[in-house]
Amino acid sequence: MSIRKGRSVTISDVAEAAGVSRAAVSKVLRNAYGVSPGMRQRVESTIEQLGYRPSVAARALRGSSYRLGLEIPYTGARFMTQIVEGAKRAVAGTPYQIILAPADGPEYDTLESLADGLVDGIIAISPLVDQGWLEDLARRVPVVMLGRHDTPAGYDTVTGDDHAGARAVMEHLLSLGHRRIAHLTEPENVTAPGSGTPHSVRLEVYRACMAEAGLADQIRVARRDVSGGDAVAAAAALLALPEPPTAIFAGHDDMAVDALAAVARAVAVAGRDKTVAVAGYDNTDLAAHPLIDLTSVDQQGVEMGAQAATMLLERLQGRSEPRHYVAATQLRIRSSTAL
Amino acid sequence: MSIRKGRSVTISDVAEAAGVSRAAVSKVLRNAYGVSPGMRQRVESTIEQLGYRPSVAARALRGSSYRLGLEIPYTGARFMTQIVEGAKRAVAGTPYQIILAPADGPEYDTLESLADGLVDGIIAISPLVDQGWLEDLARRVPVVMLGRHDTPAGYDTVTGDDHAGARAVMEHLLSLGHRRIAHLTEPENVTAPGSGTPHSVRLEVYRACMAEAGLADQIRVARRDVSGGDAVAAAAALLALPEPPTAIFAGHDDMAVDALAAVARAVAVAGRDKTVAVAGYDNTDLAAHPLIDLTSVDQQGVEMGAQAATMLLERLQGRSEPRHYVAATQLRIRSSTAL
DNA sequence: GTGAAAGCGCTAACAC
DNA sequence: GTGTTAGCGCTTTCAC
Repeated sequence: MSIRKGRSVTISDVAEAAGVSRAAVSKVLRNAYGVSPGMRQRVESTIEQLGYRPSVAARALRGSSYRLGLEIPYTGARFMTQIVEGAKRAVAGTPYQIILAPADGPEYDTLESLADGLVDGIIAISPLVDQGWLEDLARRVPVVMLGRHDTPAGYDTVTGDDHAGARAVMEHLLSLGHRRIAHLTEPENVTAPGSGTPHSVRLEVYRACMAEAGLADQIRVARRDVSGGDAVAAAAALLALPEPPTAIFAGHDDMAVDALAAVARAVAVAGRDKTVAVAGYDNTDLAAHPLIDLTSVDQQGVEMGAQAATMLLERLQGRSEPRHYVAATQLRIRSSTAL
Repeated sequence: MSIRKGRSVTISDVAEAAGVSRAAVSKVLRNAYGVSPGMRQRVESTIEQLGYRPSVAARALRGSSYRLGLEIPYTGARFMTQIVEGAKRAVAGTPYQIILAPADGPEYDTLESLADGLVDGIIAISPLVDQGWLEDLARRVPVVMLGRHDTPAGYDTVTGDDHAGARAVMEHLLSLGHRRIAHLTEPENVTAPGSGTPHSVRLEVYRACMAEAGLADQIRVARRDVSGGDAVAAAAALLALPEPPTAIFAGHDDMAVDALAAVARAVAVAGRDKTVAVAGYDNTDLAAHPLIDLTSVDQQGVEMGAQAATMLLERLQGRSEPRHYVAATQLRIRSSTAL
């Protein structure tokens, strides 16, 4: 299965053409110390002339690939756009590039395959992997985890303030007079109590707020299908309850948008009034759309992505003490929760 | 499954532990010819035991990285989700993996950086790069281009049938009695006549259909901001014309959704009836949402992504004659164009 | 069927 | 300041 890639120009070609050693070219490439301006000049113009581009594979084998891997569990999740945007912004102007690795199955596999020498560092959104396993991984390659409320020693974390964000949603809904408030969330494997995933925290806060408000008996939790499908059916099931909720707090905007779909369908079919409030999380682009107009929690996804990339760059510079960044949240109230 | 601390285990470690040569391990790894069952067995269990994972960089340097690069111009575009999904599906079960490279600026850079030995092949969505340049690139590494209506010799192409798709939209709108039909499209650099980009074709078809219907004087083309922002302002400008269009044909669903936003805002502000029909292209998930319910052209994005990946795999198997795949389109009529 | 050995393109010590 | 050299981990003839 060997592919003949057209032979490209190597560092030796450049060295020969410029009449210097390969090491000299390498130094120019990396802005390393010990190159005279004259030689730098000569080498650079030779590089330009020959159209030389360093082989990432060869560099990676010896030093760094100048690639940062960003693992994304689900390509379609709108929140990812913010993260990617932030990460791209943070590496702009550095020699590093972001590559995205869509998780095609168990996230362990994706992360390992990233760690197989392809990238210099990893940003990942993997609530499902074990902390110990991650600490091991982090010994091999710098790691920044997004959305994990653990406090590991070996890697950095970037999270939103899920406690505050979820509480803001609940207080908003309660202050509106809602009592039958349901929570629409991810499958159970992502919300195990104490697991420290964002969705487990949001769920816990939901439960706590309901209990505090004396509404423990009104707690209703619906979950989207494990298969990664949409949450419309789960939301529809809520609406079909004998005493349907008057408000749905969805774990993120994508599910909230699905909930709005379920509500709209119920309205169309049953002719019921659109009395169900819906709130989401992440404040994705779509939330501001006038036809959606979704109340949502802004947790500064772009900033989170940028922080994650910046922290990874810091680790590549040598930092080894862990850092844990928590992004502030702000509730954006829109008409989806209007009275 | 276990990751060892510190320096990772290499092929030599495996060879030593299994009491064979490195070459033997390599052969087992690649299912190459000339390994006895006994030895294979022994090597495999050693690999398992040591948690050995081959270095992608080292493999890439000598042979293949088993990574396919998918360049995506804009992470937020909803159509991309379909492409990625299809590509992932096509490589499932092969030793290859998809990595995504978000274009952070000029697409030339992104493509070159992919070609720098990182991946064995490239799938790209880059209407803006020159065909000659691509042919050069394709000499170095197998390339499949999405959404280019050129017929190059050096690389494969996968497109939708933009002629048929755009015509279906226009015929639909015309049959509904619309005469003031506007087209909302990308900035001019993406729609240059004859450039063969999907959006240039859709625009040409729009113009042709209008002319054929005797509506040449009603042609109105609005473009979204070059900076990559949304198309709401462009759509709003259309609606603010003295004689606003009664229908907007948007170049893709993202812009159509923006158009719906502009319409909704106009309705809210001016109290006008919602009389503007909107049609999109790509039939993204959101189009089916009851609150959006957007008429759109299904061009089988998932299938396109899968085809592209499959064709790339074929090239990696040795095919060198170019293939050009055109996906059939189907108009999905929804209430956004209801009378 | 199996192993020794020569690189792939680059970086990093260490000479000069 | 510049060049020489020894690998990084792997694949791949080519002997045995």
